Amino acid sequence: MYQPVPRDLDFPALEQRILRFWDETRAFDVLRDQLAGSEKRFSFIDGPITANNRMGVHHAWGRTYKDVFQRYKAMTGHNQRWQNGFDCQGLWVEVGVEKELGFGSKRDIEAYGIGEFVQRCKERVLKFARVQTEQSIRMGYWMDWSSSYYTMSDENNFTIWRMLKMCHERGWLYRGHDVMPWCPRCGTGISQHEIDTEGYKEVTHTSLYVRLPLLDRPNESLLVWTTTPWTLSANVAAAVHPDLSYVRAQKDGQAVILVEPMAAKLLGPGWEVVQRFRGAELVGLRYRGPYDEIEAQADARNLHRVIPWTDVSQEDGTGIVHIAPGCGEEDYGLGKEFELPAIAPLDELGVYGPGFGFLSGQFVGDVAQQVTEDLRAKGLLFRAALFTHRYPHCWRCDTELVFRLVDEWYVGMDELRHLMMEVTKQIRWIPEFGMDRELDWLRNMHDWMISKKRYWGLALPIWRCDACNTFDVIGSREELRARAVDGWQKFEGHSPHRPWVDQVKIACGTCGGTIDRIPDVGNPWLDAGIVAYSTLDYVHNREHWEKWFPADFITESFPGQYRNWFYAMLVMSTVLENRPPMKTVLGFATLRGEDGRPMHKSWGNDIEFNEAAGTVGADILRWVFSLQNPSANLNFGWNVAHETKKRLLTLWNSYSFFVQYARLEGWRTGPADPPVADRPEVDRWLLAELQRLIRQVTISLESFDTMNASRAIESFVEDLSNWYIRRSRARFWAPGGRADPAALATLHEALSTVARLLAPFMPFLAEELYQNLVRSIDPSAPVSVHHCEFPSPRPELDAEALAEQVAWVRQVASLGHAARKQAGIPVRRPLAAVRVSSPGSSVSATLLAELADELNVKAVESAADLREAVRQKVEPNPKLLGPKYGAEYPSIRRLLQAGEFKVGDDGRVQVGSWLLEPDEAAVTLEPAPGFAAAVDHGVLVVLDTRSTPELVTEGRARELVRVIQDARKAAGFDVADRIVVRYEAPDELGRAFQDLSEYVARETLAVDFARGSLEDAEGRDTKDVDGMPVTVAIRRTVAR
RNA sequence: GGGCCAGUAGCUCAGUCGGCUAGAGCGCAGUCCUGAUAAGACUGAGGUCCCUGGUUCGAUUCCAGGCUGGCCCA
Repeated sequence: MYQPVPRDLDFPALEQRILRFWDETRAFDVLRDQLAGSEKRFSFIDGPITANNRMGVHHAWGRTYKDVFQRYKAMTGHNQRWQNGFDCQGLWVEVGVEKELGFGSKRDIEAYGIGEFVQRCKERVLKFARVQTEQSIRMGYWMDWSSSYYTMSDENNFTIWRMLKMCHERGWLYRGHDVMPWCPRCGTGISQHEIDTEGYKEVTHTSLYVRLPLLDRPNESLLVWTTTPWTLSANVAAAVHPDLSYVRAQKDGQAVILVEPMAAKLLGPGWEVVQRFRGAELVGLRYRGPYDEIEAQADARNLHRVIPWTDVSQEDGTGIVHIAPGCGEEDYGLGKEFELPAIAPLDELGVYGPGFGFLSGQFVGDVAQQVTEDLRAKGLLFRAALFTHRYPHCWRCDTELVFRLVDEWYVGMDELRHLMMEVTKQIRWIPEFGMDRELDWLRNMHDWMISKKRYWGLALPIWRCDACNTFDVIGSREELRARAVDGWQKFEGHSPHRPWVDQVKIACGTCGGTIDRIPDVGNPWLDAGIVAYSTLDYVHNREHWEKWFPADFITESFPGQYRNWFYAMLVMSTVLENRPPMKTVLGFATLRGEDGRPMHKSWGNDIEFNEAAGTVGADILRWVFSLQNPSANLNFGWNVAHETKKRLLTLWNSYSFFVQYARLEGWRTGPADPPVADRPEVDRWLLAELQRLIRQVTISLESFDTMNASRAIESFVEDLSNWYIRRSRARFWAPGGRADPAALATLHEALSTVARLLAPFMPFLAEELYQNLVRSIDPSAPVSVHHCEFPSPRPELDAEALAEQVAWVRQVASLGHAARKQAGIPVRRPLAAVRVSSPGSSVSATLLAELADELNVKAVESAADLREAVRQKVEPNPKLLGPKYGAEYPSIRRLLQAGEFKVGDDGRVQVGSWLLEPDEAAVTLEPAPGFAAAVDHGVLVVLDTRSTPELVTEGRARELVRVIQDARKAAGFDVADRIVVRYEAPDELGRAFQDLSEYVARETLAVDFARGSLEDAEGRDTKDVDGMPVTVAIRRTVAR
């Protein structure tokens, strides 16, 4: 027997119930066992989630796709690995631990001990991996949580070693330099991303206008401007815009050069502009630098010259920019372009190194005033002025950042780029533009910087020899053991992380000297990029790897990933195998708050995963994500969740409707169900629509498209509820008789099929429906809906012609309602006839009866004869007429619109000198003004509004039924209660009620229906019928 | 400056391989129906389908240029 359905749909409660059920039945393990022997495989590789915090709602988006497709593939018999991944290594974890421990700098970490610190990082990762596992289980994500991979694993790290060694063997790995934002207090580089988010603050600096004397023009200087006086000692060049206008100004025999618009503002009285010229004319001029005397300038002091740079501005400064390639990003780029030396003044902690004269040994933040005085003493200072601007700061300790030249390690892209592009083209990208973006990134990608000066991460397997300036790359633990000359014992038994691996020394492959590993750790995208190899045991079990590689499918949020995870996967796989690591990539956009802004706690639009799952339920989240177009940003909030739930209520109500009547009837599905062929048209229609739905959902899921699949399901449920059930209500509820088993069987089939279709999307709701609709009466059915096969269409249930007919009936019904509305005639009042005209309308008598019932009319007739109410109209078919008549077509259309045509008996239309074939022009009718009629797309519906006494009587009886039913409900009677009814009404109404008393009694389950009053009434109501008062009193009979 | 994406109703978004009267949900106004009822249906208001040109008998759709916004790169 089907179990009663709770009236309200409480997802969180339902989900907790289902989670317990899955637990008790070990439902997931059963599924895995069921699939273990299958030859069909679906290989999904999880993009690792950063195990550094709780999951946000945005994580649930990607996890919904991951779970939907894994469940779908399970229901189609595909064996799977069910492996989740955690991303473990990297700066974010370090920062989390530093916050926990109250650290502010690398010095704190070193004092604490790298080994201890790394241990804390591991613990933090494991802690959040546990939290995220719990949260994922809560959202219904089925994974083998005991087999999750961790990117900090030995296997992962050593597989990267192997990959890097291959890069080295091909000569792609090299040491280079880069200038990067640096916090001198923390002693670490800060990424541009960290600066962009919250790094800029307004500060006031001493800015200097400095003369740079030209070597070949005595008494003439370039005038440069800088807001960072500390960089002047590293000056190498001066840049001008070749297309801007510059001037030479003179005073007291001294000349300066600067950009024209600034001359008036900067130069005081007495200065006279003596010459104008384009910046290009300055290019190549040599000058004396402000600190040429210091040792650090040895390589540069003879190279100072003017270079062209189109980014030079004339809005501030002097239009001549001082360039120090060792102290600025753009400067460094220019330095490379013009082959200028880079002078790097600062050490890790922002202190000047040797060779910088009086600056050596001083902290960068303390020198501005001394530099000013020094330049003044040298006669090079033109002016000093305070300058307020936005300047980057360390987001952790607020220290002003400097730019530092550092050694970094790179994978060269010259060769790899082209190989990767070929690999990229072999992958299916969803959305399709993903390939263009990836290719564009690859085209523009410069060499990949893989090093980071931190502690917790992949130990780059590079041992460098200072003596002969070479390096060795180690490809495995075994190789390291073989090459080790010292420290192996200290390392043995530890993971390949700092500080343990740092203690292993090897013999330089070139000079034989004992050398150390470089201290750098790896870029975390190396960790995530290798997983298509490391998790499939590429190194130790090639057969297993071959079985599951490449992945059939991966999915991740795309902003950023074209240059991060997708990119890293491509690099690794191209280096190792020159093959695509996956066949299909589904990228999806960004989750934002309901207001379209990024979710942010302080903006109040932030929703945590636990909060969302606890309030609206995980299935709602999953359905929202399933319905979303993945390439568009998703604005998520409570309103979206509630709207989505409201639509799902339609399904829940339909389900509850079915169970209510099946129980009332004691009905259950079984072999005795009427054959489909014997069921009414509306049943066959619904089942045909169901087959269409199955096809649509299958096609969509096969192409990794949840949006169209879930929309199709919503649309079917809409049809099921608003047409099938609405039209069939009487068959489920036959007062005094039996419900129609065909209707029950049809609705049961539809609902239980929808449950299986929904299973991948909303695993909880689907399970709930399945348990009650299927399992509760069939103990031999699979224990869980997720053990079932995905529905397959049954072609014998297709009924295309019927579908068209029902569509027509629904359209006419809609127009009929519109016409009634327009004429102001309520549906309760029966009418004699509806007259319909439309091309090609031929439907069965039963469907016409349906239509008559829906519109409450006695007959459906053809409108063609209704000359006075309609006019003829001809709709041209542009798809045929356009190509056929070309430029003449507009004239034809104009004549048709003007009504200048003649319809022949053969259906051909004469218009002007043209004769149109029947398929080229549809002859339809349209209503003349003043009739109760509606028209849409060539279908005309006219109501016959003439009344008769019989119709009036029937309408009144129906009104009375309504009044009694309302009273029943208000009194809280059960649907099956039999009742006694007494009514009081004017004679005119009373006659009508008496004439149709049998009908009224049947509809209201009245065993005793008469005029009069009722002493012991349980319910009573007075309403107007046709402007006359009616009072009804009701009471239940004793025998129920 | 380059690449990619988006611009359709008050809001959030579908759609259009070029054709007839461009849709949904929410919101607003109203009516109706109803033992699915704290639902449902219908009607209405609300659109220069971002702009300009081109191709075409016909462009919201294709092409070119532009504008605005977003992501990435420089």
